[in-house]
This record gives sequence, structure tokens and C-alpha cells, in this order.
Amino acid sequence: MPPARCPDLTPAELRVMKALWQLGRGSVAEVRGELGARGQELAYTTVMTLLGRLATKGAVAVDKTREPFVYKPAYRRESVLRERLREFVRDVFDGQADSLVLRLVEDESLTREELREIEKKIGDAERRKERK
Amino acid sequence: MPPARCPDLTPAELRVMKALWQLGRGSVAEVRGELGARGQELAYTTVMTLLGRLATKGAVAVDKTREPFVYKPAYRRESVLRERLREFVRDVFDGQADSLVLRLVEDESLTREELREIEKKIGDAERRKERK
DNA sequence: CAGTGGCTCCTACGCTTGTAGTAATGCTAC
DNA sequence: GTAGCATTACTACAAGCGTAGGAGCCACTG
Repeated sequence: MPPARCPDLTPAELRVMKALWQLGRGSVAEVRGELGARGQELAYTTVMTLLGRLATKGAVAVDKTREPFVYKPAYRRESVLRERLREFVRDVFDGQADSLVLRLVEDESLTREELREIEKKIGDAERRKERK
Repeated sequence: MPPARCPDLTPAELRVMKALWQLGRGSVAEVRGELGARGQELAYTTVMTLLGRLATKGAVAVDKTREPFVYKPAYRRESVLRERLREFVRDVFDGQADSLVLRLVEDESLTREELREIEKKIGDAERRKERK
């Protein structure tokens, strides 16, 4: 079976995933610590609940062979963000990825450096399309 | 009081707003029709509920001087989408607008035409920053 | 050995969301 | 004028979400 899409994540769940991606893997306490470091103070059991839910929906893998359990992301950050982006473009921008990008470019959300970098990538992308 | 941010919209509410933006303004029946045209079949009263909720949160204005009531968006599509985008970049991409754009460019989500258009806008943006 | 603290499991609970039914009211067409 | 049909107001309700408390277990510490 191919990669299998990462299940939908609620905002709170996504924050937990981010902490986990940062850590690589970790116990409830460690994840809780990382969340705290990001200004997301939560009760120990709340973090447990969230990790539990993520486990049941298959977004994280749990190693129960030793206590405390160790949680690990089941999907790469890259893929999850890509998927989210895809959904966002579809649902909010009706699939018009270009109008989204244009808005960002116009809105000065990007530094000169970043603009340059993007230009370069666009060049690459165009060349790729060219060859095809 | 300045523009005042558009209140948060749930996915279903956003779909209704899109129908309303398309129509300019309309009655429940008309909005329902527009939603139907977009493959979003909903019971008449469901559309009412949604429009009612949008009205109470101030996202639409209602003209009750004549029946059937006429609903009208209280915010421009532009602004709402911009706001959503901003939140998305913050919450999902941790504010890294550039990495979001790079991903789109790399993911061939854009046609050659669109890439060109974006390049042009980037040029403009850079020149604007230049002058400053 | 009894208390303390970490850890897991299960339960809870109020709020939001999506979707819709029912009641009441008023216009319309036979 | 009576039976419909459109329209609004109010109510409903199950699922999802964010947040967390309590019970029970085990190991360590004094």
C-alpha cells in the first residue's frame, strides 16, 4: 500500500505533531515540555489525550515496550504540510494556487532574500516544464 | 472604528460566504440555489441556520425591511481570504511564507503562465522594496 | 512500610459544528 | 375561504474538540 495519507489533524493535534517532529520522538513529559517551550502550557493528561488520539488515528506510532511510552511521528512533516497546503488551496482559494501566491508576494510577506530564492526556484520549475 | 476583522468562519460558513460573494446579495432561496449549483445540496433550513449564524457573528448584513430577507456579505472576499491566508501561514507554516511558496512552485501546482505572472509580480515587489 | 510522585487508563464536560425538523404565519390560487 | 406553499423562528441532536480530573499501579525514599 502506498504511503497512505496522514489522517486529518485538528489544530491542537497539529501543534503536538510539531513538537514531536522537533523532538524526533519522545515521552508524554518530553512532548509536554516542548509544547511548554512554545508557549503552549497544557496539563499532563491533556497531552496524553492528544497523543492518544493521534495514536488511534495512526498519526503517531507508540512504543509500549518500555515505560514511559515513546511516541514517534508516523508521517514526515514535509508530507503533512504539503497535504494541508493542498487542502487549503482547494477549500479556500478554490484551487487557484497562483492567486494565493500573488497575494503573498504583493502583501510584502516576503523579504527580498526570499523573493530571490523563489525566483530561482521558478526558473528551475520552468526549465523542468520546458524539457517535458 | 477601523474595518474590524471578519469573524472566524467555519468551513460550511465559508462556503455560504462564497455563494454570497458570487451573488452579491440574495435571499435564502437564492443562496441555496447557488450552493446547489456548486454541488452543495443543503436543506432550506440548513442554509437559514448558516446565514443566521453568519448574521449574528456579523459576517453578513441582513435587510429585514422586506420579505424574503436579503443577505449581503459584510466583508470583501479579498480581505477574508487574505486573513485566512495569514492565519494559515502562521499556524501551519510557522510564519514561513517563503517555504509555503517554494513548496507550491516545486509541486507543479502552477502552470507556466502562472509562474510567469508571479515572476513579474516579484519583480514589481522587489522594485518597491528597492525604492524604500 | 508508608508516603510521594510519575505514568497510564478511563471518564467527563461544555462548546462548536453540520445538518435538519417543527411550529407559526402569511400570501395565493382555486 | 380553505388548502398550499414560502418564509421565518425556534429547537434538536449527534459528532468532534479542547481541556482536564480521578483511579489505580509501580518504584523509590526516608
